Amino acid sequence: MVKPDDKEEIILKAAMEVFVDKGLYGAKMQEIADRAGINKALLHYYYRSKEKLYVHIFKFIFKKIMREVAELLKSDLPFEEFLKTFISKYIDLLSKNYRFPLFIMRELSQGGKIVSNAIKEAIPNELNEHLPAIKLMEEAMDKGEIVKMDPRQIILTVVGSSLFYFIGEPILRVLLLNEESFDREKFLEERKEAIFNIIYYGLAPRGDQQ
Amino acid sequence: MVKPDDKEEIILKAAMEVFVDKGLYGAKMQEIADRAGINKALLHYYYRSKEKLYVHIFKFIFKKIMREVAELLKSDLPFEEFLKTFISKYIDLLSKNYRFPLFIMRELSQGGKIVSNAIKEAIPNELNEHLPAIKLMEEAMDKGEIVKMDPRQIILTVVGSSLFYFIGEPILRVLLLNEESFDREKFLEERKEAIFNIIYYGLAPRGDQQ
DNA sequence: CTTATGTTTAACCAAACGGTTAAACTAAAA
DNA sequence: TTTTAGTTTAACCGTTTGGTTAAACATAAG
Repeated sequence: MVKPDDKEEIILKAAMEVFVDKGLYGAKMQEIADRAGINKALLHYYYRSKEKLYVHIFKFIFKKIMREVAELLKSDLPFEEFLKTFISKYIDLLSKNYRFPLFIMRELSQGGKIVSNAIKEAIPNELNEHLPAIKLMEEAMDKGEIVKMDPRQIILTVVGSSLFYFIGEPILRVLLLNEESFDREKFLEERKEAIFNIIYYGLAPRGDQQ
Repeated sequence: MVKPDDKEEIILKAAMEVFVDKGLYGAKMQEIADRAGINKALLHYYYRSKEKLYVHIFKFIFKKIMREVAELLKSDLPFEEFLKTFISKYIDLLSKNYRFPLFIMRELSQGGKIVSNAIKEAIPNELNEHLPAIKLMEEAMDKGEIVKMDPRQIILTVVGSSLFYFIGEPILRVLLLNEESFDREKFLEERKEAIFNIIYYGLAPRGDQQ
């Protein structure tokens, strides 16, 4: 009956920070409790075990990202406009949640047994059955707007190009972007434009091939 | 004076497998010892602490990858050929060491404090001073072979497109490549061709812009 | 053979960890 | 006021973990 603050949400936020930062094994219940400003036992009152708390947070993050990506894929625009807006919004989405991709991939790289059903739950049916983006691409190919190609190759190129900056940022800052006055936001805007230009015109029909 | 097998190498191999799989915190010294077929104390005889062993292996992997990438960047070929061979050899390299990228990025995402000097050591000077690939691109731009663009944008697109398959493989298998008879090698060969085509022709000069 | 040095092991230790317990506290309901 | 149920805590527990120790073993040098 007592609910001074919404402790549950405070715990969730603290746990998310720690888990995203350090993964399941690196995260310590004590650190989560400290960051939430509560006692360790209260953690077990709300979420019975570390694993349950972790799965809870993984589901939350994974579903959130999947839901937002699925939203980006719903589009009535012609292919050129769709591609441009998708890249832009996808990079914005990643920029806001730049730690999530690596968190998800770290878990999946370990086999993802703990969260396997979380994954199946979170993938919206539309995404599974027939990606709307794939249909758009096939139409553009039929119309001769873009060259014929396995749509999955296009998706991998778009997503990989957009995602890589955020996954590799720490090392890129040393290797490529090592200026003192590096302007992240400006660079990301340039990045959007570059990805669109390279990929869209890279898909344009050419004389020597279909 | 006794060296029945090269235990040191056996240990290194076992430790690498466990660390790459589970990260610093997920890896247990006992598991490494078991996998190497030795006692746990012997681990501390060779590598005094878990952290030292981990740093050792991180350096080894990071240097190996950096050295091989730097090798791929040394080229006298014209830009078109260079791009084609780089993509092909880079994907081959990743395919052989498909667990390394995520291992490196997991560490870096945690701040990489433990390995920060390892990183500085491992980055060859050539890579730091003036990437040979950047020079090649600037020449191709001057010759009008490709459109004028920040070379870093091209690098991010090439590397991101090539790398993404290996980082995202577990989730891609569910989302995109969920056929029973998925032929990984064949797909990767198609991937090489697609990346080259999209990027090279995406960089081709166009009527409406420089 | 003896010594010296490198190699290998079982047994042990302190600290950290995830998790439990039982009791105290709070405030709305009866 | 008493009851009831949710909330919060300090103290505790068993296990796991990284790391140590001391002794046994192997082999080349003196």
